[in-house]
Amino acid sequence: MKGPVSVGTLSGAFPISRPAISQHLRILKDARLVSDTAAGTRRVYQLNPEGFESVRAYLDRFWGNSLHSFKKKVEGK
Amino acid sequence: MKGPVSVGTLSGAFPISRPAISQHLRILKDARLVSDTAAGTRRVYQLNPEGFESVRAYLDRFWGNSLHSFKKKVEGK
DNA sequence: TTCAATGGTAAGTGTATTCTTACCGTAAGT
DNA sequence: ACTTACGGTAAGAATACACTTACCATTGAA
Repeated sequence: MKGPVSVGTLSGAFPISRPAISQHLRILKDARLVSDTAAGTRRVYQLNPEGFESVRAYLDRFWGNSLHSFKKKVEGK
Repeated sequence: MKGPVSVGTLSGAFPISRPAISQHLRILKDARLVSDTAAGTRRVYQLNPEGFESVRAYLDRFWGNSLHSFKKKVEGK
C-alpha cells in the first residue's frame, strides 16, 4: 500500500465501511496530512510529506525547548 | 507551574473537579510520566523526565525509519 | 440519455471516554 | 479525641467519538 490509493482500495484494506474511510480521509486532509486528486470517477489520496514535517518540527521544538532543560534542572546538572 | 505541585494546586488551575485531576494523575503515573511523593496531608506530583525520554525515543524511531525514507521517495530524491 | 461505478455527506447509533457527586481514609493541628 | 485539610476511589451521568445506513452527486461508458 505505497503511493497513491483510491478510496475504494483503502476501504478494501480495512474492516470498516467506505463512508468511515471517507470521514477519516477528510480529517487527514483538513490536517494537511494527505492530499487528493480527482481521477475520473475516483479520487486518489496520498500522504503529504510536508504535513508530517510540520508535525515533526512541532515535536522537536517541544522536546528541545521545554523538556531537555527541564530534565537538566531536575537532575541537578 | 514549574516543578512539583500538589493536587489541589493543579485542580485550581483547571476547570475540572479535583477527582478528575486525580484520575488523570493516576493514568500519568501508571505511564511513568509523573511521579509523586507524600508531603504531610498533601501529595506532590512532578514530571518524570525518564518517562518522556522513552516517548521521545519511540518517536525518533518512528520518524527516522518510516517517514524520512518515504519523504525522499515522494520528492524523487 | 441511461446505467454503472465511485465516493462524499447527513443522520442516527453504540460505545468509549471523561467528568461529577458522594463517600472514605489518612495526616496534622488544636 | 476531635476537627480540618487534603486527596484517592466508586458509581453513575454526560459527552465525545467512530461507525453504519441511507441517500445524493458526479463521472464515464454503453
